[in-house]
Amino acid sequence: MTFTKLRIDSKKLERAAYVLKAVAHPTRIGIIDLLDQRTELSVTELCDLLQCEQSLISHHLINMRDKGLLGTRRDGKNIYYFLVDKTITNIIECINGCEQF
Amino acid sequence: MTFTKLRIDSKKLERAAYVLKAVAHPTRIGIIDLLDQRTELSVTELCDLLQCEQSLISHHLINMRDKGLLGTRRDGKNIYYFLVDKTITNIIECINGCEQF
DNA sequence: TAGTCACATGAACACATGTTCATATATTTG
DNA sequence: CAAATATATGAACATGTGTTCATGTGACTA
Repeated sequence: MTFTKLRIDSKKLERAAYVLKAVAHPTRIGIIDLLDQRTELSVTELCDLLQCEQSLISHHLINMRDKGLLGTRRDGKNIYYFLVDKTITNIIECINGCEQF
Repeated sequence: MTFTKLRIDSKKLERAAYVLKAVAHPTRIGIIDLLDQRTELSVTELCDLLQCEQSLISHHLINMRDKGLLGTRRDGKNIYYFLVDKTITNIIECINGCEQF
């Protein structure tokens, strides 16, 4: 008989769920997909590309930044957002890779 | 100059977010981790392993089943849950793989 | 058939989340 | 300095989510 036990401690469970929640939204996945292609993009660029209101995008961006997914850089009037860790993109590839979805 | 465009259509964005939401919870990640080790487990076994109330686990399981992540099989009084697509586990590995988290 | 075990269900609640709108702040430009 | 541009903020609201509790249902057992 084989023993089965949770291999992930509760801290890691919480953390993983926290990160996944930050990703689990159509607009936010779109942001990640775009930032995966272009190292950095301004808020206006993201608004245009995603056809989305400035305020809404801003809320999403700040949300992702606060959770450690995105970083920012100011250049004049613009603020450029970028992926802190590009490997986050793998998550999206994983899902698109699952045949059933 | 390079063109940047959303590479994922909105249907896929919605779908990806939908699946990620189904995973993005500590208890549900725990369920996936356990089912990755043991092809199938009953509700009671999951309750014991996760130290969680039966009703709560049941809600989570049905939620994941309804979203296509889990399948069920009845054997006498027990109902056994299993992962429909084991590759979903990669998502969790992805996160634990990201250095920053 | 009555009792027990295993699981599902549904109401109710607190709490989190997504969105919109109006407005504030920072930076550049004229 | 005034106006314009780019972005952030915060209130308000609707909606979604996680949890608990009480109870229902199906299957085995004595």
